[in-house]
Amino acid sequence: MSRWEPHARERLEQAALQLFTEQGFGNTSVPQITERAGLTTRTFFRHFVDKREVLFAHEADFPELVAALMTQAPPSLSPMQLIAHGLHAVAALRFDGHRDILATRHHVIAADTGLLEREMRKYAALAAAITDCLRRRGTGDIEAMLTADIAVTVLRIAVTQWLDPTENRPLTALLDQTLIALASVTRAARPVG
Amino acid sequence: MSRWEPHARERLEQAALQLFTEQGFGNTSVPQITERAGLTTRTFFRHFVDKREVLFAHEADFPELVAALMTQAPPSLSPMQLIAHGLHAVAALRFDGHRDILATRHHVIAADTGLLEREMRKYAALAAAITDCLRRRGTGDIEAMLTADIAVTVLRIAVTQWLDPTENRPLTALLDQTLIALASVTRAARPVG
DNA sequence: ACCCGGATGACACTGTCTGTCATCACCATA
DNA sequence: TATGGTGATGACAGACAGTGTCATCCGGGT
Repeated sequence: MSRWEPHARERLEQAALQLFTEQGFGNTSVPQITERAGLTTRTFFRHFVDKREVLFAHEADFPELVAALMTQAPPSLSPMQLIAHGLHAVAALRFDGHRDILATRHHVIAADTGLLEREMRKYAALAAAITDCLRRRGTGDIEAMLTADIAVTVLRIAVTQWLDPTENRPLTALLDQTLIALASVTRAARPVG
Repeated sequence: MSRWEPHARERLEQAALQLFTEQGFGNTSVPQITERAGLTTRTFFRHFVDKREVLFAHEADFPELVAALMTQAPPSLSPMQLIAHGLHAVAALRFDGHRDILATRHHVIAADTGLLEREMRKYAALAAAITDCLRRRGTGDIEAMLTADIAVTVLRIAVTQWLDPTENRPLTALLDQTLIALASVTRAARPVG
C-alpha cells in the first residue's frame, strides 16, 4: 500500500538498474538513484538495507520457494535426485523467460567485487535452506551440506553459461550437462590412501 | 622495511583482532584500531584496502600456494585425487598448529554478515585458482569448475567441524570423512529422466 | 653533508548508512 | 463531513568508511 506516486520500491529498482548499467555500480550514488525515482535518500534505505541489496530484492523469496518445492517432493528420492528435480523446477519458475533482464543484471554484478560478494551470500543462503530441508528428510549433516552446496554450484555454473550471449541451449539442457559432468568427476572421489 | 616503530601492519592486525573479539566487528571503528596500534586512520587504509581485509591478510597467498602445490603434483592423478592430496597438503601447511587463532578468527567472522561475505570471496578466489590449474592440466571447463568448487566446499565443511570446541579429531581425519560423504552422496548423480 | 625513496601524518572531502522528528496520504469510524 | 489512527515519506543532523593530496619524517646510499 504505497502513498504518493505508487510503486516506490519498483521505481527505485528500475532507476538503480538503469544507472548501474549506464555508469557502473561504483560510479552511481544513492542520491542519484533517488533523484531519478523522485524520492529521497532516506527512503531508499527504508526499502533496501544497503545500496547493493536493490539488485537482489527480486529473489528474496528464493530460499522459501526452494523449501516449498523440496517439501512437497516425494520422500523416496535420494538427495541428488531431489536436487536434480528441484533445479529443473526452479529453472522453469524463475529463469525461463527472463534471460534478458537476468543477463543485464549479471553483467552489472560481474563488474563489481562488492556485488559479487553479495551474490555469494545469496547463494549461501540458498544452500542453507536446501541443507535444512535435506536434514529434515533424514539426510546426515555432512551429506546435507555437501549436497546443498553442490546443488548451488551446479545452478550457478549452468546459469552462467545460459547467460552467455553465444549460448542458445535452454537452461534445462545446461543443467543436465552440468549434472553429467558432476557424475563423471566425482566417480573417483576417495580419501587419500 | 618499516619506519618508526616496526611491524606496523602486524600491530594493526593484532589490535584489530583484539578489538573485534572484545566488542565485535561492527562496534569497532578504524580510529579505535589505529589508536591502539599507535598509528593514524590513513595509514590503516594504506595497509588494508578495507576494514574487513585486516582479518584476511594472513591468507592472501593461499591461491598461489595451492597453485604451486597443484603444479608440482604428478600429472597422472585424476582431478578428484589431485584435490584430495592438495587438501591434505594445505591442512598440514596452513591449519595444523594454528587451531586457537583460527577459531578466534572464525568466531569473529561468523558474527558479522559482512565478514562472511568477504570470507566467501576468499573461498571463491581459491576456487578460481584451482579451476585454473585444473584447466591447465587438460580438465574440461565445467569439470574444472565443479571440482574446484567441491574442493573448497569440502575444505570449508571439514575446517568448520575442526574448529568446533567439542571436536578433537585432526583436520586430516575430518577431510577424509567429508570426502567419503561426498562419494556416497554423488553416487546417484544423474540428469532427470 | 647531501639527497632520494618509501612510509607516515594531517587535512579535507565524498558517500554510505542511521537516528529522529515532523509531515502527509489513506482508511476506518462516528 | 469530521476526526483520529496507521504507515510511508521528507528533512535534518551525524557517525563512520574510504580517498586524494601534500607535508613530513626516517633510513640508506653517495
